[in-house]
Amino acid sequence: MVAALDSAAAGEGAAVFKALSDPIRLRLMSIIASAGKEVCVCDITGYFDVSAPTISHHLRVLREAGLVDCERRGTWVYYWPLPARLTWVSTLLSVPAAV
Amino acid sequence: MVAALDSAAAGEGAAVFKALSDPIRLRLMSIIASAGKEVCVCDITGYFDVSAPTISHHLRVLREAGLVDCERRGTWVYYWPLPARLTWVSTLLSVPAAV
DNA sequence: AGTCAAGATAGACACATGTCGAAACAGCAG
DNA sequence: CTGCTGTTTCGACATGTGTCTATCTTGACT
Repeated sequence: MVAALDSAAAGEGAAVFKALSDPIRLRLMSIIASAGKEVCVCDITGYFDVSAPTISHHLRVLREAGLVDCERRGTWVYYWPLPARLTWVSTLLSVPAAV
Repeated sequence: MVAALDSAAAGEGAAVFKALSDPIRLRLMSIIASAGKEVCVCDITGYFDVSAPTISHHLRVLREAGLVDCERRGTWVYYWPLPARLTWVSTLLSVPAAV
């Protein structure tokens, strides 16, 4: 946050923050990002008390925000993080040292 | 994002991200955080194409998220950032080096 | 082909959110 | 005290979001 954002950056940044603004999505993102490898949806579902379609919906939101990507291999679908997006949005939060 | 979040941290983090998930609020936060000093609401309003009550509403959301604080001095109200909250939420985004 | 399971999609519903205009409130100036 | 300006609060409205059930798609296995 070294300088005031222009509208375009604000819109894109807000979209990413919106993707992270739900507790379930934030936990999903945390699980996928901290795994250090791709994660199978079948291993994720058990952590949550919502239906499988709801998890699928949240994963889609994360994917459309550019935070994760996925691939189907056989019966299962695997998700992995896209760290560049995380680090980029993180720069929006950096506070100037003390100007 | 060094380890999977527990539900409580996810809820609190999601609340902060929700506060930042609107383009106007993200720009407001950027303006306040990058100013390096307190900012008068009267100087903010001109940057946006929405009504004053809407700006006031968004500032309230940022304040309730713990991202800014404010004080009235005479006629005008001044806002300043609370950087600790920003840095805390930023740690939720840190990706492990490559585990 | 037939069946089964994992996951995604579609449609529907209650609820939350962004926005506005109108009104209330707080200080300053006559 | 009366009015004027800056800011917040209040009600209302349209739109967006999270969740569900039901259905569809994809691939594996017999």
